Amino acid sequence: MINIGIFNEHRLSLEGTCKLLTDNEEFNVLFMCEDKTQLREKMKPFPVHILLLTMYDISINSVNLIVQLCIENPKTKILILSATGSEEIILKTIKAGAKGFLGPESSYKDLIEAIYTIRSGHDYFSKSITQLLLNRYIKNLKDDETQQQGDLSSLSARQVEIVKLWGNSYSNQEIAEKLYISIRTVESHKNHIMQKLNLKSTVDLVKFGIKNNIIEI
Amino acid sequence: MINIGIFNEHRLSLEGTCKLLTDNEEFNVLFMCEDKTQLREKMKPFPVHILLLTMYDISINSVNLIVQLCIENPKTKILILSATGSEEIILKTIKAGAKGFLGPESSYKDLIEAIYTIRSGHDYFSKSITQLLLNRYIKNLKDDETQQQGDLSSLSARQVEIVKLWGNSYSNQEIAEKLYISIRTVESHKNHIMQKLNLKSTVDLVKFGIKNNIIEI
DNA sequence: TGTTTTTTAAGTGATTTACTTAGGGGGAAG
DNA sequence: CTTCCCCCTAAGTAAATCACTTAAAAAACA
Repeated sequence: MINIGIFNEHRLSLEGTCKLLTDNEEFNVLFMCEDKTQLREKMKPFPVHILLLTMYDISINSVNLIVQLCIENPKTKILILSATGSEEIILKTIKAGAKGFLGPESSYKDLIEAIYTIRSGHDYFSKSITQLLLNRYIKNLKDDETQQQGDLSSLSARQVEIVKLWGNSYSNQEIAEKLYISIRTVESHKNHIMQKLNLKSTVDLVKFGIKNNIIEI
Repeated sequence: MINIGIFNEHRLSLEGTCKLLTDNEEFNVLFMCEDKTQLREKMKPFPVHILLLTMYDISINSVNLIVQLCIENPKTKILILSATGSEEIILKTIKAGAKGFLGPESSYKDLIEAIYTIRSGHDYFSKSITQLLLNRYIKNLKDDETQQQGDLSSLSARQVEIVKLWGNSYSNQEIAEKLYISIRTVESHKNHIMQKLNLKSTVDLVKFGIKNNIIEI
C-alpha cells in the first residue's frame, strides 16, 4: 500500500488524477490539495510516501517550496508532473530534492511506473526530461573538450607544467626545486602565462586550470 | 546512400554486422577492418559517413584511436558498439568525439536507428548508456548540493563574503574599499579562513570556493 | 638565413601571505 | 556576574609572490 498526496492547482485535473490512482488498489490517496499555501499544512498529519506535485509553470518559488517540503517531510518522495519549465528550473527541482519528473508526454502507465520506481528508492525521469538532461550533460562534456583545445593550446608544455604544479599547491620555491630552475624563472613563466591568457589575478589562473583539466579540484 | 566502415576484431561478428547492413539498400559498406593498426590506413581513401567501431573492451588506447580518427576524418561520425567499458571510459569516448554509443542490449533495429540519428547530426546513446550517463549526472548534481552544506557552514557570513569577493578577482585593496574596512582586516579574515579550513595555499581556497559554489568558475 | 617563440634569469617596487599580537563586542556556560 | 570563546577589527614584521621590465641563449619556424 502506497500513501499518496496530490497537489494540482486545477481542480478538474486534480480530481482526474485522483480517480486514476484510486482505481489501483495499491494506492491510497491521503489528501488532495489545490492551494500552494496550504500544502505544507496538509502534509503534516500524514505519513505520505509519494507527493505528486503538478506544476504548470515552475518558478523559483516552486523550487523553494520543494526544498521546504523535503526538509519537513524527509520520508516523502516528491514526483513532479510538469508541462513546461526551463532546463535550468528542472535541474533546480532535482537539486532541491525531487525524486522524479514527468514531462508532458507521459501517460498513465508512465505515472504508475514512476511511482513504483521512486517508491523503491530510485529516481525516475520521463523520456523528454531524460533527453533534456542528457543533452545538457553531453554539451557540458563537449564544452570541456573544446575549451581544452582553445586557450590551453596556446601554452607551451613547460608552461602547462608550471600551472599544474602550482595548481597542486606547490609554492614557487618548491616548483623551482623540483624543476631545477631559479625561482625567478618560475615567476617569469607565470607572468608570461598570465599575459598570454589575459588573466587578471592568480584566482583566474586557478579557474583556468580547472576548466582546462590541468588542475584537479 | 550512407557510406559505412566497419571495424570489429572478431571476424565472424564483423561479417555478421556487414551482412546485416548490406541487406539495407541505403547502406554502402565501404570496407571492413579487423586490425586496429590498419584502421587509420583503411579510412584514408574513402569518404566514410559512419564508422562502426566495435570495442569489446575500451582502454585508453581505444580512446586515443578515436581522437586520432576524428582529427584525420573530421567528416566521419563514429558510432561505438561496446559490450562493456567503465563509466569513465565511456565518457572519454564521448569527449574524444564519438557521436553515438550502443550498449550490449542494443538490437539491429537500434543500430539502424543510431546510424540514421548520427548521420543527421545528432548524438545517439542506447538505453543502458543513457541511464549510466544520467545517473552520473544526477549524482554530480546532488553531490554539489551536499558539499555545499559541508565545511562552508563553519565560516561566518563575513568570511564567506570575503572569499566570494576575492574569488571574483577582487584584490585585497578592492575588497577593503568595498567593505569600508582596512586592508589589514581583509588579510586577517583570509588568514582566519585559511586556518579554519586548514588550507595550504590560496590555490586551495579557490578550489574550496568553487566546490562550495561561492566562487563562480 | 632571419624571425618568432620558448626558456631561462634578474631588478624593482607593489601586493599578498604567514605568523603573531591585540582590543572590543556578543553569546554561552559556569 | 564573571569567565570563556568566537567574531570582527587592526597592526607589526618578515617572507613570498606579483607586475612590469629587460635580456640572453636555445629552439622552432619560415
